[in-house]
Amino acid sequence: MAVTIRDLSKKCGISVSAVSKALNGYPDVSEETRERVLKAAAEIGYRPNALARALKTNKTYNLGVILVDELHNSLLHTFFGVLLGGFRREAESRGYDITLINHNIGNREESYLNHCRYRNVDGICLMCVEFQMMEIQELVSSEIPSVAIDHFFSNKDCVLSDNREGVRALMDYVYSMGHRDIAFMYGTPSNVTDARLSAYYEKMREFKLPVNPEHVVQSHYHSTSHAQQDVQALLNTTPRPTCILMTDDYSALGGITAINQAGLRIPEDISVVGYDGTSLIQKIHPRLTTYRQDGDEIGRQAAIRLINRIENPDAPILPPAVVEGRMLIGETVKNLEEI
Amino acid sequence: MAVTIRDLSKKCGISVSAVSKALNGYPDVSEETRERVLKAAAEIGYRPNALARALKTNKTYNLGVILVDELHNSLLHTFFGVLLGGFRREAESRGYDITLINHNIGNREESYLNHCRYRNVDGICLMCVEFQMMEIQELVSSEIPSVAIDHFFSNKDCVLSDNREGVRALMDYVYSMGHRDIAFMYGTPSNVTDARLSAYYEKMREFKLPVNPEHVVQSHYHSTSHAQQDVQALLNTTPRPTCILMTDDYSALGGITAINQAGLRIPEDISVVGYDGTSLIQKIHPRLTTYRQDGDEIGRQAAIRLINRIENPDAPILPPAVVEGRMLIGETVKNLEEI
DNA sequence: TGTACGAAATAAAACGTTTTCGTCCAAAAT
DNA sequence: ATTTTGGACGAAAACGTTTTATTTCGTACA
Repeated sequence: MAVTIRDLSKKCGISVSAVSKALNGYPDVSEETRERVLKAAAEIGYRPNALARALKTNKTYNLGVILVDELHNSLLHTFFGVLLGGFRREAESRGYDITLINHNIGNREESYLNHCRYRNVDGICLMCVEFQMMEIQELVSSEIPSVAIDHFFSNKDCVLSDNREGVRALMDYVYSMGHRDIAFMYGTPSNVTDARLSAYYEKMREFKLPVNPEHVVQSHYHSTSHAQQDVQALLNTTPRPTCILMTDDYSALGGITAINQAGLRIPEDISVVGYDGTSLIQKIHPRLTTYRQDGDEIGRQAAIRLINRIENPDAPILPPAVVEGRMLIGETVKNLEEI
Repeated sequence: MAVTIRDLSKKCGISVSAVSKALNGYPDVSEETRERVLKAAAEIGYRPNALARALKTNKTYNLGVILVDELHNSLLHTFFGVLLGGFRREAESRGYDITLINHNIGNREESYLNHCRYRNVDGICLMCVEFQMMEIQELVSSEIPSVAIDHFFSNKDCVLSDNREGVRALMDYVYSMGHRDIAFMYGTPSNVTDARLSAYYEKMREFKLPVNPEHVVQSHYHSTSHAQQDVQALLNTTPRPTCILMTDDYSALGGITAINQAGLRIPEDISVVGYDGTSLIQKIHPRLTTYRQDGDEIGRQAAIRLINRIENPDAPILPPAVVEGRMLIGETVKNLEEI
């Protein structure tokens, strides 16, 4: 059996409570005994039992992370891996561990909320979820502190990628390269999608360009196959767009495939732009022009916000943290203004 | 405050112990009261407290996963995302949750083992670690059940990708395409590396081909930049190999870059082969010829083994589970035998 | 009629902590 | 000399369960 605080108290010849206080830095214990306890603890290899401690203090130092999508494994997309990495690093440095939350307990189907309550997590990060789901709404409006990534709540902590700015930057660039017929593909409806789509429309208006409804098409995030299909359709419209903004880098690969299959070259015949800027994409040829979201920083900010909320629940809710990204100029956009 | 078993006992007018037994399917409680308890539990929304339960039973239904690499975020490589996905799905279906384990507790640096003890995980999956580290050795030889992925232990549960067979299959294919000067790049020393490297040598001998020492080079896993450098060097050897087997798909991208920079075409001038077959790689052009490891199944098998070990600790240790992969024939290997 | 038995329920200890409150005692203050 | 103070420590309750041992009670059996 593991060595308990009682063993330690015996070894030191003082009461259990004194030991506990010594270990936890309480003031009402002499410096001398504190040192004695610490030394003895190291000697016999005492480790506090997190379970017992949590039971008593109502604090587990455990953070739940919810990560789902249709495929039930969002980690296939490196972007979420990066997100989780940043979140985790920050959380760990603050003494929190991470538990992956799903919706069953034992083998019974259960809500995320119930699962979180069951596991007594101190807080939850909604990293990749469909925010319109009832289950998620229930979770968000529960008593458990939570932070949302890439979804705006007016009364909740959240951190957003600067989607509007990302699309603006891409549009500016593409426009500056002489493109005027710019197609836009957007993902399933969400906050993110809304922000990006409206930024597209704004920019088109700013540039005084007409929007061809056929060139604004709904597709899917992170699906090469859907993207491939949708780009195929797009290529058959007349006039054909000179440039396509894809929902993300992953989808862009599908688009590129469709374009190649149609016998067109990138960027000579048609230009392509991605979104996300995950590292892998930067290694392929032709290097994709895209907007790099700083997933690591987003994850980190989420952890900071969540832990702050946990540690002082009554702090005023700050406006969403907006994490900037940056343009990555690759080789997939042709300069139409070249002589 | 959450509703406890005591509230439930009051509501039903029976003792706490009777309620506990009713809930946990003990035989010495009448069917009638059991139903009454269950109904009341649903009514007042009773959820057992996992902490209290675990404290008493010494079982947390929590599995630790260790995932590290030099970059401190192995999730950047989708392969590990896939692994984790498979592991997680199986674990969850059996009632276990997953906690990510690192090596600090609070903000003190600690060993993995101590962290696992502190969190009272029921078992550990070593998913991505350097097995020669003292810390890992300590963990593996501790009292906590564990399973290793892609590392062979004679006296421990482990699941292996069929690395030997993977390299064999690739070699057979490449040989059948007429390649005779086949370079091999291998990653940092490990079980996996050993298996692959020896399979390479075996095949070379089987084919009665001389091994050019300059063409067998140590590189790194999952590092495009290292791969790029190392391939650069490889291209300067004379004679130049006609085909290069890379450590993994990710590295292959680095290799491809180096080759392109050298002004060579793939596969016309030189052929390239990867390893892993993660989905993303399949979407790029030219489609990489590679060996697909079934990461999802590997993860799943790991969970199965681990949980079996946890649930009956004295079961004999089975030989390693070896998970087969399959060839993915792409467009990066030229057929030298074409007329 | 007395005993034995089994089913159903309960009491209580335990798991390993934290924390409130109380006690003790020496030193300082009156 | 008495009271006050405060520093150092201890006793014990509590957190929400599980589980062992015990009690209760009705029924079957000798």
